[in-house]
Parts: sequence; C-alpha cells; structure tokens
Amino acid sequence: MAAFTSKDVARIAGVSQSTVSYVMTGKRTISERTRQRVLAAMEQLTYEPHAGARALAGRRTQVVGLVVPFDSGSAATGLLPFIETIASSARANDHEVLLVTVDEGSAGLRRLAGRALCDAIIMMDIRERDERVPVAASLPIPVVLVGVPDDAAGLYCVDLDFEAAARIAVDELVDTGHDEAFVIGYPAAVTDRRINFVGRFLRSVRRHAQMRGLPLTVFEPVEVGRAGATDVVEHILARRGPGRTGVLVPYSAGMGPVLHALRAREVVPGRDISLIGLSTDRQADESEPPYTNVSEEPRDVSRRAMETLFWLLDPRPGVGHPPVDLVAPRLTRRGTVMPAPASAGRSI
Amino acid sequence: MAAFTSKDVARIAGVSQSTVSYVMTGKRTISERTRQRVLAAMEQLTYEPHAGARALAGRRTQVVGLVVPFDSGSAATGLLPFIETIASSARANDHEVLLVTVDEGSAGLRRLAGRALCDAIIMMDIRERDERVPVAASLPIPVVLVGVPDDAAGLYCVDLDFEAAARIAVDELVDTGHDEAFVIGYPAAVTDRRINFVGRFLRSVRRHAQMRGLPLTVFEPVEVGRAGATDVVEHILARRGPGRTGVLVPYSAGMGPVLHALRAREVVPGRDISLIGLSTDRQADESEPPYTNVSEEPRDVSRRAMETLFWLLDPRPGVGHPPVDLVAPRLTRRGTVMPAPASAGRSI
DNA sequence: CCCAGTCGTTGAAGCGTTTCGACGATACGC
DNA sequence: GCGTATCGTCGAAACGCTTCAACGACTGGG
Repeated sequence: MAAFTSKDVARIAGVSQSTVSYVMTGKRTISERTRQRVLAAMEQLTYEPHAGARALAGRRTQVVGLVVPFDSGSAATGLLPFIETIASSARANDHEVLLVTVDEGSAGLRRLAGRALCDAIIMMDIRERDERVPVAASLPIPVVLVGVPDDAAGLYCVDLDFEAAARIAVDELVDTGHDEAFVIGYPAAVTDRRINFVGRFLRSVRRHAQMRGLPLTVFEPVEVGRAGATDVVEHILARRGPGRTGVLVPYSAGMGPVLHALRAREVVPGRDISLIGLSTDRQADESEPPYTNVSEEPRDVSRRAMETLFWLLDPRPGVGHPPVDLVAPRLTRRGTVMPAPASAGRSI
Repeated sequence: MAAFTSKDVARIAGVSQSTVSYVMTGKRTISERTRQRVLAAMEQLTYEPHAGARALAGRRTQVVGLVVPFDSGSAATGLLPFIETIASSARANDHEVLLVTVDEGSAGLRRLAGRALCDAIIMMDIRERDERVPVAASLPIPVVLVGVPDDAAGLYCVDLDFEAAARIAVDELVDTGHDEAFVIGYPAAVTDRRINFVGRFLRSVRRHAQMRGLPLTVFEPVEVGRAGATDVVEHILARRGPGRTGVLVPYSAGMGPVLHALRAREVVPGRDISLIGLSTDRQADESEPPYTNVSEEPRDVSRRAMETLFWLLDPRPGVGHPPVDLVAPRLTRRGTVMPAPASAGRSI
C-alpha cells in the first residue's frame, strides 16, 4: 500500500519508465509482449498513476469542473438527475468531477482554470445576462453552458427547448378547445435572478397563445408554498370566464400547492379545470394526482452537454456540434386536461 | 491569461521562488516588506498556483473526496443538503470537492487514494456490513463515514442518532396517551441494501416501545408510492383497536402517499389518528398538511463530519473527537398527533 | 547489397511546486 | 567585543509523470 511509482513498474517489467508511460497513454506503438509485461507489473503492484504528476507533465487533469446552484431552493430539487448523469458520463470517459458552487461566481471559474484543476467546465444556472459568461469565454479551457444566456459569447449551450415546451402546452390547450389560460409565474427568487429559461418560456407562451388566439394571463411573480398558491388559485377561479380554463405551472415545485388549493375548493383538475405542468415525467407521475406535463429532460440535457464537452476536448473532424443544442420536450397526458368536447374536433 | 508560474512572481517581486512559496504557505517567517512585494506581484499577474505541481511537491491536494449515492431513488431526495453543506465547508477550509458515486464501490476509494486525487474522503450510504469499510480503513488517507456500520474498523462515523429518534417518537406517542403504534417500514430497495440506519431505527423503536408498554406493529418492507401506501393504510385502519392509534413514517418519501391515502378515507391526522414523520423540518413544514416530525439534520451531520475530517487532516492537540458522533434529533409538533386526553396528564 | 523508412524502446529534459540545508545579517547575553 | 541564537532569504534537490530526440533492429525497394 506504500504508493508505487511508474519507476517501480518499469523496474519490475524490465523496461524503461517511458515505456510504461506509453503503455498507459497509448501514444506510441508498443509490442504486445512488452505491453503484457508492463500490465502484469502494474497489476502486481496495484499501481495507480499519481494524478498531480500526470497533470503537471501532461497538461491534462482528466477532471471536469461542474458548477452547480445550491442556494436557489427552487431549481435545487431537480438538480440531482443533472449531477448524476454528468458524474456517470464523466466516469465513462475516464474523468473525475470537481464540484464548485454557483455562488463562487467568476472567481470559481478563474480558480478552476488558473490552478489547472480541470480540463473543461460545465456551468449550470445561467442568467439572462451573466457576468460569468464573458469570463468563461476568456478561459483557456472549454466551457459548456447548461442554459442559454442572452449573449453566449461563442460558448456552446445545451438546454431544454423551453420555447417548444411553451408551444406544446399552448397547443394542447387550444386543441382541446380551451377558451383562456393562466400561467402561474415563477417565484420572485427565480425571476429576480433572471434565470435564463424564465424569459424564454414566458415570451414564447405569450407569443404562441396570441398566435393561436388563446387569451392568456400570466401571474408573476408567485411565491411557492401554501399561501401564494392559494392566492393565485383564488384569483384564477374568481376571474375566469364561463368557458374552459387551462392553467400552466411551469415549474415542478409549484404543482403540489396548486393541486392542494384546488382540492380544498373541490375543483377537480381534468373535469372542472385543466392543468399542465412543466416537470420531469417522474415528478408528474408520482404526484397525487398525476398531472399532464411537458417534460423537462435533465438527463438528456446533461448527456448532450457532456458529449459536447468531450468533443471540445478532443475534436474529431467528422462530427460537428451546433452552438446551441436544444432538447425537445414531450407532452404526456395524465388526465388533468379536460378532453375536447365531443362536438368540436381538433382545431384547424 | 497565459498561465504564470511562481517563478514569474519571484522575478517580478525580486525574490527567489522559495520565498514566494513561503509567502503562500506561511511555513516560514517572511518580513512584512517582502510579503507585500510578493503579494503585489501575484496580484499583478493574477497568479494562481498550479494544483498538480502543488500536489506533487507538497503531498497535499487540498481536495476532499465525496462518495455519494445516486442510484437509490430513496435517499436521493435528501441528498442535496448534505452535498451543499459539505461543499461550502470544504470551500471555507480552502479545499475542493471531488465527486464519486457509490456505485463505484471500493474501486472508487482505491482510485481516490491511489492516484492521490484527494487528501481525505467522506463516504455516505453506509451499509450494515459494508465491503468498502475495511478497504477505507486500509487507505493511507483519513475516511469519515456518514452512517454507522456494524464494524467501523476504527473509522470515525457521524450520523443522526436514529436510536434517539425512535425513542423520541415513541415517547411522544406514549406521553399523549396512545394505545398502539404502527411503523411504516422502509421500501425493499432500502432494506435489501441493508442501509445502516434502518436496523438502528427499527431495533430501537421496538425496544423502546416494549419498555414503555406500547403495542407496536412494523410493516416491512413497504413500497413507496400510491399502491403501497394505500395498502398499508388500509391494513392499519382495519386492524387498529378502538383506542388511540399512532403511525410512524420513518422516511420522508413515504409521508405524501400516506397522507393522501388517509385523506381519501377521510381520516384526519391529529383528530382520528396520529402521525409522526422522520424527515427534515423543511419537508415536514412544507407538507400538506405539515406533520409532527423528528428531525433529520443533514446539515448538522455534514458539518460535523467535515469538522472531524479537517481535524484528522490537521490534528490539534487540545480537541478530541468521539469515534462515533451522533447528532441529536428534535421533535417538532405540527398538529398531526392527537393531544393527550384532558383526563390523563403526562404519563408516569 | 545498400539506403531509406518503420518500429519499439530508451535516456534525459522538463512540468511548477515545496522543502531542506545553508548562509549572511541582526540581536542578545555576558 | 565574542560566541550564540534567531530571523529572513536563497539555491537546489526532490516530487512522479510525459514527451522529445535519438538510436538500434528490422523491412523492403531499387
């Protein structure tokens, strides 16, 4: 257990240290015979190369930096699938994951790059105008954004296609013959920070509702939790017209309180009112009752982000990557949207 | 941005490289005048020391390895507070956090230590008999366990005091005059893996209920989710006696479905039946309705684990640490336990 | 049969820190 | 005024790896 070096391996295998190195990296051809001898020696000593020495000599750390938001109670719930997918993708590519929190801001980025702690960075929780983005763009290592800022400064971005999500939700309501829709806006904690997707979703939902002739009201900001949800639900019930009303809840944390407020007033989703959430399928499915949702796809988004990242680290000629890579959401019906009245078919 | 070295700093400050190093580490006295010159030079170049070189020469990586469970859908929800607290504690002590997933098993541990990727390890998701524990104990770097295995092999452990949690819950039921209690056991996914705290909680709850003369039934394993919760709630309602019945739900994911199943049967917690959960205060508070809980304390547990870890890295003579450090849970009443009948005072 | 080209391997020079031993200078006790 | 500490600084030797230039041993073309 006394920490062997590649020199020890070399001695045991009866080769030079450089040969050991070439066996490990595969950067030069080595005869099969020698290779096996070296591998056997490594096995015998349970040799592990010293990461620091490697980083120093080879200018590769085999580490990816991951910048995650913690403070924001809002997005926090959905964070784990991202982290998990990124971690496993990193391991699959023989890389480690170094965790940095968003609240370190640009300083964290500079540290990661300056100290040569990692070869590339995945950054989450992007704001519309994010001071970190220009800093990230100026770093000597690749940075991939999970989110789309107003100005990406040439960086690659991956995210859910929130504009498509908005369209899909509006289409579903229009196609099932709804007369008006309400959107439960994001909590102040989120809108204040101008998280990038908020604007994308809300703008798109407004534009598309107008295009399809669906009267739309957006409540914003709305505090999650009992009181806020109750307030907004009461408002909606009071102000809605006599026709068919749809409600969009564009973040998972909001759905529970809304469902509860409706239940307390004996308004049944799917019968008296329609409800579409924006959340992972799992959350929609495990809710009581399950709700019709447009899917967030944290795993797909992270997977693609990592693909882009590894491609940047080792660009292969054939494949190219789009600078902004958007993952398409899907609608899954779980019965909280009132079906189209028998008389009217699908519109248009 | 062209990556400066300590040699550059030395040149600009007009001192030797070793002096720069001593300024950074403080391992030797340096005159204030020189110190300032060096700091100014570092500032001017926005110098950052190369982590790999540092690790190589100094045998300190300034990184802590964090082994977290992801696969287990069960514990996963409560994971973020742990990670968050550990990350911020690491930063406060000028360390980075390297993420490794539990499913890498012992291999992950060996890699962390063998490659000198970190100076110490925090390991979560400990099983009663955990193959990783002896491996961890044999590593040349300190390992702190979050959880208490049957045999800790001399390693330091930090965790919630689940035995106390069980006692507190039982006491509350007995003191409010309950005649019997049911425990919703853990899902098979958890019990199968023999997560360390399951046994500790269940054994303690049985022992203490017996000691205080409270008839107790444990359902186990119980699948979380609608069907499982509905089944078990029906069983309880069918089998309970005519007296006052209490139900213990020892993990947060189970509470939602149980509450729903009760609501569907118009059984009101705190009036018709009593309910105590084991969860963070936040979860108990944000539930609908909020429920009386015995608190899990992920932040306290992580904080203490990190204190122990840094103490192991840099033992100071005065302070000592207990090998098994248990955080005391607290009971918070939120109205889901029926109050003691007016006639009977607190028992005993 | 000779020369150019490959293939497999080596020795040595870094990579950017830390740290050890040494050394001049200043302070102190007597 | 002399030896002895203490203080502040320096030069050089690690630390364990990668990589470059070089070299002998083959191979094949002419």
